[in-house]
Amino acid sequence: MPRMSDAEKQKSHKRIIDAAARLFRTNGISATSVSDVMQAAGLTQGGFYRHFPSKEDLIAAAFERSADELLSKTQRATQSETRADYIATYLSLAHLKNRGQGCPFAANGAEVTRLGAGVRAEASNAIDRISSMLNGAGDPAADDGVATLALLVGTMTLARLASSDAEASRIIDAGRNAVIELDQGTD
Amino acid sequence: MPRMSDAEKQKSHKRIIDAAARLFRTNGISATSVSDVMQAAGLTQGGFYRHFPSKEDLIAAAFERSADELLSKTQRATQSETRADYIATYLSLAHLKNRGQGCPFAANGAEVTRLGAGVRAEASNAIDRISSMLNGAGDPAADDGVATLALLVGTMTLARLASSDAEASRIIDAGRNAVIELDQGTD
DNA sequence: TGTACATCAGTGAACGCGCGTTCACTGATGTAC
DNA sequence: TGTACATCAGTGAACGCGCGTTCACTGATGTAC
Repeated sequence: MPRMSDAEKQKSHKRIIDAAARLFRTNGISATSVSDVMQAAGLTQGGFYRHFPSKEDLIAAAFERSADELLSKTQRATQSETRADYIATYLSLAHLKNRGQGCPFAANGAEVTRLGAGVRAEASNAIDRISSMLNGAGDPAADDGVATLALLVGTMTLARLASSDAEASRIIDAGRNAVIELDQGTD
Repeated sequence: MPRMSDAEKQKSHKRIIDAAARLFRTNGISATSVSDVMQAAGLTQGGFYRHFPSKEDLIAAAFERSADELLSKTQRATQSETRADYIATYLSLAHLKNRGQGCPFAANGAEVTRLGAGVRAEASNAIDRISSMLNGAGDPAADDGVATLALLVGTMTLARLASSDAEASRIIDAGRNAVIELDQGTD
């Protein structure tokens, strides 16, 4: 049956990254094997190395994909009318449960911290872009976008550690109130 | 040479937990093997199972130990005079670099999220105790202790992703300003 | 208090297993003429 | 446009390796008398 056309290869490549971006966030990076990813992409493990030189390179590509998703969600929230919706969507039980499509910082932040410079640079860049978008609701001179992002990421991390939905909701609510409070301070 | 006395066993037990608490935070939980921990404790891997039925049980014990450390640091910050010191210590490059003795939520939060109910319950409990200690600097009725903790944890996570000390410092500063802003709001 | 013996903390080798990666192979695709 | 051939995407088995855990063993410790 092989070999596939160039167009098919591109599709496979995308499927591998998409599967990795989802599985890494759902189950963690080191708990997800190359074989897991390839199976989810509908391929066999042996073919992986026609696409990436190593698992580390896949991690970088998958994190970039996840960060790009978050970035485009954040971009829509740059206008103050949609900002509240963005915060409500990030700080929700739906996001808490749907790790696979969720924030890569909350899902893999700590793990990425220990990886090579390539992945770290990717993450660092994403932080810059996202936090500048989140900068002060009505005050673009303020530099509290990173703090808002930090509050979001920390809140989701703690809420996911809660042992019940009720407790998680309480943490999420406290986070939302704090975001509002920060926004008011910079207006 | 074996067997050791009961007193010696207790010392070994403590050394194992201490080594695990440090290594898990430094290198991550799944990246740290039982063998790594036992070696750091000055023992051989075979003896591990005289102390814990499985690695998962060690994880719970080590997380509890780490959380207890954070707890006692936080306890000293319940008076408003020492609160600023506490925040400054948490949000510092020293903490950023010294993962091994640092905050277990920032180091292992996301990873613990995916573990069994035992470890999760430990974490959930620690969140409750620490955030009630952090509750409103001068206003114990406010319930923003969790939000403050979330801001600390998120800030440290993002700062550790930064690709330079300068960038990390900028994130840390933004976090500190936001904590101050939250404190003022609840006064 | 002394003696005989069971217990068990710690050792180090071994277990099965899944990991990341490599490899020989297949045959449709891409390309040179 | 058609033909001959090199390329290489994907397969599936295999590689060495380190993992969590088990095990037979040792001999000092704890205990029963």
